[in-house]
Amino acid sequence: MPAPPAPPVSLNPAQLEAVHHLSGPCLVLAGAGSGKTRVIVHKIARLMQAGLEPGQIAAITFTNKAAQEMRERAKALVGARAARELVVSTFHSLGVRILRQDGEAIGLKARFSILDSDDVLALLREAGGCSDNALAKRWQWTISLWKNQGLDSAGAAAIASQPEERMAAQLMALYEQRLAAFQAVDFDDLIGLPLKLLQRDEAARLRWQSRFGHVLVDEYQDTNAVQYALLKLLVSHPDERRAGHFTAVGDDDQSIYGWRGATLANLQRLPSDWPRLKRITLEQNYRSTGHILRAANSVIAANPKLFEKKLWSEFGDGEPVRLLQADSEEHEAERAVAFIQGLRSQGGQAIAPRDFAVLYRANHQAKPFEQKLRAAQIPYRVSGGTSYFDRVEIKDLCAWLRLLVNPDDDPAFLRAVTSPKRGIGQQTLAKLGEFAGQWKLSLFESLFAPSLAAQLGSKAVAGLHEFGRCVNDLEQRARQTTGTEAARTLLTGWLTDIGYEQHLHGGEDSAKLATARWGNVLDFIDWIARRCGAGDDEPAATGSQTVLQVAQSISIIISIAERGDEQDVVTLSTLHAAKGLEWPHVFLAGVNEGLLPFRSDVEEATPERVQEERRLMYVGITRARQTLAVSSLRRRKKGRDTVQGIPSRFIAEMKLDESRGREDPKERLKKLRAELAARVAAG
DNA sequence: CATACATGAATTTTT
DNA sequence: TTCATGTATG
Repeated sequence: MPAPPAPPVSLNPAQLEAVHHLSGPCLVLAGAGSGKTRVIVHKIARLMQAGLEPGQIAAITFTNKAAQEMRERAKALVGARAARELVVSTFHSLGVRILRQDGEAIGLKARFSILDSDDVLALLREAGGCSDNALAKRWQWTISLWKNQGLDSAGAAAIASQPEERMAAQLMALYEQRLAAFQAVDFDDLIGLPLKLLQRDEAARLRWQSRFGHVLVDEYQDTNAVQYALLKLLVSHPDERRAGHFTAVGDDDQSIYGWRGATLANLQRLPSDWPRLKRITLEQNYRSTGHILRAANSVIAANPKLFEKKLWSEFGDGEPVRLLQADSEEHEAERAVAFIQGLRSQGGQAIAPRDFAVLYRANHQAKPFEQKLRAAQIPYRVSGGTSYFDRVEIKDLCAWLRLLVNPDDDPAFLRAVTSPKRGIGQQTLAKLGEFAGQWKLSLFESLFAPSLAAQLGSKAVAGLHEFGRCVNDLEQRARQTTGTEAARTLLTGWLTDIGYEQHLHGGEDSAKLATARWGNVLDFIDWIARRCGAGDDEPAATGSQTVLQVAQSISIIISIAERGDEQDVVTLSTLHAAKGLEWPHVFLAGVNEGLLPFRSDVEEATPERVQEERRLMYVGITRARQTLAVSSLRRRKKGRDTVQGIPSRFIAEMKLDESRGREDPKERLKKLRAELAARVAAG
């Protein structure tokens, strides 16, 4: 298939400069909404034009989602074939690649296993002989931070001062031994071990250094010390001319992951580490109106600057930033709903739910917004809350539940009918599909058609009929069953009947993973069962519900979750999870001292902490395209009691009055005159 | 051993 | 207020 023609492109001068600087180290300081992904993707295309093979170009991101998006965008520019060959990956998957290929050099077999954080936690609990989960989590956290700084247990022992830290350092040594014995690595090792490997094994180092003709790094400000070292090693080369071919793209003002080891030192040291470094600043913003950008610039101006940068746009002033105060969390949520409804009712064209986001500092702040949005019947999604439904086992069960509610849900049918396997394969399903299409029936409706049986083998027919009966039977019982206990009995009985547990263990998964999956299944059953009992926390809820009714509401949640971001719903998100996203209308909630900037009762608020919180505020402001509301609480809940709410210092730092004055000097003069006249009259 | 009650603690998150 | 963990009891 021929590659689609590249869309007409026009890059601004700074973007062009970044794209065309091919042969040396390049730092692109990309302000919020300045088109950084465009720059990366265009640079990839330009590098290919200049003769690099796609396989020689590496683009490194932090999340799989970002990697996927980048590959997608590259595809539009360089074609599907080239896009497939590009190395677009996260730091971690690049690390896996290096370790799988060359891990032997540091005593790691090619088929090492990767422990997830639950595994690590269990290991540490066991190694430390402790049942206190919270303590084990603190150990885990401490060890991970050390690893992110490039320390091993010896290094950690040297700097550990508190008793708990010393304990963690001791455990870390034990932990390292266990990992080596298991031929296992943790997530942090996926960066640290490749670094160690490339440092030790000269041949491997040279291979990897020669492998890439150019490395691009997205969200560079989020890199930690180990990632920096790995990157530096990768783009070094004994041959001077082949060294330093990289592009780091980032924004020091959006560095909000210091608490997990990211360090701005990586940005700071880049010019001295690479004297030939080309520095380009992207300041033109293609997202927000003037009022919003001025507020953002004004807030971030209170931070010490690493690099000078000021966002501007050609969009005009737009609407002033709205400041509002609420009496309580609930009141704030009501005002957010009013914000949404108000804009929608006056919006000339229909403004969709997806055009709105409510952003806050901490996850627990979502609750009142969920309640009020639900009450107002506005669909919403809480960011990060859907990953649970991405698990295969949960998807399987959800498919069954969807089928109970709506037997004609063909995608659900296809999933449910093969999980567990019941001797129905591609062939049978293809024939069934064909039959259904022919008679304009759903797959389920076709199940018992006599004329279908004639076209299929007896085993397939038996399997399909059995499946159909099973669904019908379950539907019958689900319709009548209410109450937590009865629901649990029904659902576990059903799982036993269909042999789902054996199905999990019979698959390709390891016994351990299968057990974990089964655990998820039981949790899921529990969750549904509880819902069948007391209803939920909704005051309007009518006591207990039947299993079928609950399945009904689940299928709504699932249908939202499955269609992902494209869903037309209001977004509720933490500021951290909102980075990189944008919405026409943003409601920034709980902008109070103690919340944003966050203030812990135990840890002191160092200037660095406050600066990172300020960047968080900056990220929040710059998510908005047209309308921004900034809300603070007059009274807020803190633990058990309610305390007085103090507006965040960041609100004053937005200097809204001043920008309003700048916007309309005549108006201001008029006011002053009127005031003067009034005084004269009074005096 | 499992369930019920009390007590205490409440950031941000990806791989 | 809610959630999770720990203890006490059946």
